[in-house]
Amino acid sequence: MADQRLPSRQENFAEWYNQIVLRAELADYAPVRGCMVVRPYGWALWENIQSALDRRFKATGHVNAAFPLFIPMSFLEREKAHVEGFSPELAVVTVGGGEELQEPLVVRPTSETIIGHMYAKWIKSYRDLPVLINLWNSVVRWELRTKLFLRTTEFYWQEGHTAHATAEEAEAETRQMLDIYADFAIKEAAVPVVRGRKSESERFAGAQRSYTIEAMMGDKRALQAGTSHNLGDNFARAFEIRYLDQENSLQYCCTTSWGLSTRFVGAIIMVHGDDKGLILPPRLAPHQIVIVPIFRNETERVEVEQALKGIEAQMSEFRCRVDWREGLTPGYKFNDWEMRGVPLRIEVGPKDVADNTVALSRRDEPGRSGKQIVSQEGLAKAVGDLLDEIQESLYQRALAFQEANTHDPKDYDAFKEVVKDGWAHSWWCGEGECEAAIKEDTKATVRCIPLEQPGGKGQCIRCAKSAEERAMFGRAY
RNA sequence: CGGGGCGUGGCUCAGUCCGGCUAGAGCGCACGGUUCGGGUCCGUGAGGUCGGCGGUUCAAAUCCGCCCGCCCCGACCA
Repeated sequence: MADQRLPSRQENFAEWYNQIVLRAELADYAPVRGCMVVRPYGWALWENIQSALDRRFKATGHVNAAFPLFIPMSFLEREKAHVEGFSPELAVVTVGGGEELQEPLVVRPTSETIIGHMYAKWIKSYRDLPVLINLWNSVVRWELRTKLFLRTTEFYWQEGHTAHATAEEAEAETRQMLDIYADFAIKEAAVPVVRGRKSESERFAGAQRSYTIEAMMGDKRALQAGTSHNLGDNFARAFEIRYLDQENSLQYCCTTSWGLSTRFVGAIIMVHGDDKGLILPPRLAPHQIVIVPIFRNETERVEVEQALKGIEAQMSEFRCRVDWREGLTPGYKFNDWEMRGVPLRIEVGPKDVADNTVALSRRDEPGRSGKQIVSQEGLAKAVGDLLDEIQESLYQRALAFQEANTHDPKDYDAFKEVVKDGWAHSWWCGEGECEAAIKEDTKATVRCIPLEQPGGKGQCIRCAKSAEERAMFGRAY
């Protein structure tokens, strides 16, 4: 039926995205402007993202803690660039318990300042370092234009905050966390990313250096999918985070912060989804497998149910559910679960009961070519292999897409064409003036200066001045 | 905040220009039956302060005024 179909990605990518989020029941609009409710299916996906990241954080020595939602306004004001960057988007509480507050409280837009305050209290000696804390929480930024998952007034994320003795250690931590994000994106989410440094204008408010992983969405726009900041001693000086070194002399710490948010859910949707709906990477999918039983009458139903006992037992190592919903045809269920992005479907009907088989349908390859009949014997192995194959193929497909749409334009005219519908990987002089002019001309921005550089020198794509680095340009979310 | 559009059952909308019986349809939902290997079909039913307030009128979803809210497009951003 026509109105059950999603708009195609081609005709209206933005609407396709909205519809998927709502219909797959990932999230819904909240009664508060710009806020969303993350529904159980969406939250299950986020929980899988959380555990994949949390594992990596713990493995590198980080520990979790909780910090308050409210931050004294004066804290924000202690780091100049920080307050300038965030003041336009702060939510501020001025009344508590019916009384005007002596000092307004800011609902945290991020926790660097209150972390700084506490670290100053806790860190006295080089023996206290490094401090490696991560927070799983939500933050509030009063955004003007919001979009489910990609930019909401309140969003869920993790923010890591570390303090180190030396600038070198802080830089190493910043880079390590960037690599962890990239590893997570590639291995778990099957999302190819470009690791790079942010330009000065896109740097985090108060950071010395910001790094990012940038991913290309299905409409060829770029999305900052995770960031890692080397804060240098900016916050250490603002909050007096100091320690005595081995020589008994007082030193400022160097701090870092790094974050990845529910925005990443949006990245997964926009990188992998197709015109039938979501496609979730097996390693993060809330349901890796859905089983659809097929029968025409009570006798067949009982037979299928019986066969499913053995099949389900084999599926115990996977996140698997059986769709016993009544009154819906198998065809309806196929479409429904495809829309929800379940990577693998198992169909079990009378023919399978008779032949001791099942039908396997992979989500990333719809139609007959993605469907195969296999024996119930050794099904777990077959399914496990297939899920691995889907995971890999999703990554390869997305990588090929990103590469096919990343160009090396010969001159500025070609550059302007290219960034209308893709990325340009071009020499850049590094001047903010040039960056602003490019944005003015094309709406494209410097997404990052990739860590992997070709070496040598070139000429800036716009001003032709000598350039030492190549940057990635594109239109961004 | 500037420009454009829209508020009518849960959703998408018709009706509004040109006021007039009990406010409609499709989808969804509930119940019964029928179907079931790619979005079944039939029947029955529940569900609406027509965004709000005020005005004009014998009579307002419809005309007038004010207000509220939402969406899209532009300046900030994980």
